[in-house]
Amino acid sequence: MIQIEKKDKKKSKNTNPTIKDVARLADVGIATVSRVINNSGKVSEKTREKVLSVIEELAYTPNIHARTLSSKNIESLSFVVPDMGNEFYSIIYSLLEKRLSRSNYRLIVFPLIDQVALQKIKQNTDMIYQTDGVFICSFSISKIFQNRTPPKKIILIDSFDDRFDSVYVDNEKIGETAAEYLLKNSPHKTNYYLITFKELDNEFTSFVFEKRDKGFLRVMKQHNKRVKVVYADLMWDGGYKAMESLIKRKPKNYVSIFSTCDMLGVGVKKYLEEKNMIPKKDYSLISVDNLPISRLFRLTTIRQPLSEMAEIAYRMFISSLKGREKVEHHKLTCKIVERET
Amino acid sequence: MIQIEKKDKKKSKNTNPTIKDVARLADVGIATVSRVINNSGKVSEKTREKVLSVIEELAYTPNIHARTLSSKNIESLSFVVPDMGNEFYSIIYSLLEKRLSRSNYRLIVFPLIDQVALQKIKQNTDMIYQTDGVFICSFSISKIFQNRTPPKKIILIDSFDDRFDSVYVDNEKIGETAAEYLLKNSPHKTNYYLITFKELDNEFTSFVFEKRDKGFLRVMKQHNKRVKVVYADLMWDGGYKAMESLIKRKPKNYVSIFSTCDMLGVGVKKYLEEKNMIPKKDYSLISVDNLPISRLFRLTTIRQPLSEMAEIAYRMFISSLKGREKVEHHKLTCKIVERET
DNA sequence: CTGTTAGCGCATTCAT
DNA sequence: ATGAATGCGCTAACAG
Repeated sequence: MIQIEKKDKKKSKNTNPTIKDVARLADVGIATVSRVINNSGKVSEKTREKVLSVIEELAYTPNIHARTLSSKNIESLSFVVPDMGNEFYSIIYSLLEKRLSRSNYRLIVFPLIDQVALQKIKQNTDMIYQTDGVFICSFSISKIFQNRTPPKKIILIDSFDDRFDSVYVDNEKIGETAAEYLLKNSPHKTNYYLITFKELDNEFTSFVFEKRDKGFLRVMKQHNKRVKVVYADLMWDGGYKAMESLIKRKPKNYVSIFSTCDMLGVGVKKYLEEKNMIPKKDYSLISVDNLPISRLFRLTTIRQPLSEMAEIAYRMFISSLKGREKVEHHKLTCKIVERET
Repeated sequence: MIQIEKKDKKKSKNTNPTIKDVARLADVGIATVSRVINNSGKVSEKTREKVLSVIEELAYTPNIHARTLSSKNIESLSFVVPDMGNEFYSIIYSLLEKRLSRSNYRLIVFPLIDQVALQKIKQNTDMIYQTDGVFICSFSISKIFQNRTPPKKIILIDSFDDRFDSVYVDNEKIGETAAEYLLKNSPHKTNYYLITFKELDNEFTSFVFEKRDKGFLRVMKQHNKRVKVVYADLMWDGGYKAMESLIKRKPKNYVSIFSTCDMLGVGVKKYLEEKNMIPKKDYSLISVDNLPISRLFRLTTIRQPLSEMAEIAYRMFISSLKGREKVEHHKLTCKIVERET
């Protein structure tokens, strides 16, 4: 009875073949199979082939969990990111992934799009705690791991924290640069606009936009310029709608606009073009990012060095693997890419 | 001596705390700790608190691999995709992820950007074989898993194969629809252009573009219209450059263009606008996808029902979990979203 | 309620 | 060159 029950259980479970099954059918020990799989140790050509053929026949695939449990060799990394739909992040991701793939690491994406996603990470049972390292994009890290001890290797991309490796840009400086650019290119009678994005003040806040705003407004204030601030949705038509609410027809004054990212800048320029306004004659516009699309639009923009950021993040991870203890911080400078606007 | 060595080993390994450590410090059995972690079984409030405090103190996080090994409960899914940088895919991803997150599944992204990535998957040791199911976007599946038996649950998104659940659109039909739209809106003297993307004929080929081309060209041929075909890069300025090579200044004839995706369509329209050509007066343009950006550009486009696709993919996965055996195929219809062009 | 124990699938000595 | 045995960290009976 007991035996039958056991058998039934096994059958019904429809379990995958294991190393044992392979060993049995190949008439060898499991150690030998293991050697074949890992190309380690000495195995005679004959047995190797026999084992391989059984593996093929059974469509056997080694259980990765058993494997890492046994060897402590995980080789996976986490990539925590606000929104993969944003080209900014998907580009960084691709760059990092390409770099890592050669080193046999898996980059697992953890998109923190909502509270549910955040809650998952906060449960210490989450997969993120089992990876060899975590790249965090844009987020203020303390919010994510709060009082909980975070995973071992943490590398911050596009944000800063004393305690962890980081590569980032000076967002306040970006705001200042934008202000100076506009000031330089604007006549006396100019309407200044800041089109930006307001993050909800919650655990997700990255302060990236806030800092750009701050730097920009500070310089403008120093020059006694009044700025009208409009908060837009972070979508392709966000900038368009913002401008729509601001300008109904071509105004008398010159218009100077700082849109805090390309995604907004595209819409802004589109709207102004529709109002027959000519860049540098009727308006100036500067945005931030230098995403591929900004080239198509001939947007003047402040370049975020994405490939450098990815490269440095990668290097910090590798050097940390090799035993580096001291925390590294890389503050990258951003230059203006001047185009049509 | 031996003991010392062992200790050293342990220390130097800097291993994470295990359930045993927690149990020892909390002065309970490991089963109790397990119960606390999983909120299962009965544990007295006193011991629960004690255990939790030790967990906190040790910053203990359960080893997910041991866990799944022991419980056979993996709860992760794969998402195989050509390029997360393409909004088309990142949107599907987000939709799917949002849907799944409520069911406690992790969606792991496997971007097949190059041969290296493909090789990884072909090694049967890859993580992808350990997930509960695989969503595959756009790829011709036989190329990926070739003769190897693929993982259990496979769900095809935006591609079709007899053997697996699939949700897709009829891309030849899309081409036909585009042709009919242009034919309807074009005067007798019209230059027809097809701006499309040529996939390398390798294991990655999805045939999506090829099919759209085919459907389009067939109908055009039926109507005895000659079409000039241009292959563009799949980038934001791809369509722009293609048009640049085609038209130097505003031509005498009416121009009708089918660009096989929005990413190309945006550039096409941008170029025509710069040449002062007026939509529906000087040219017609239809593309495919209906990505968010196509709205900003008032592109007439053939809508791909992304949310439906994600939803159906999700449902197919769930029903398959619940024991459905029969393969399902969902062919979705695509309607024209007529805007400015 | 709680502790003990038997695997989960595999890598890895250690014998042979 | 190869097989048997041990343990990785955990869950799930089982026995108190």
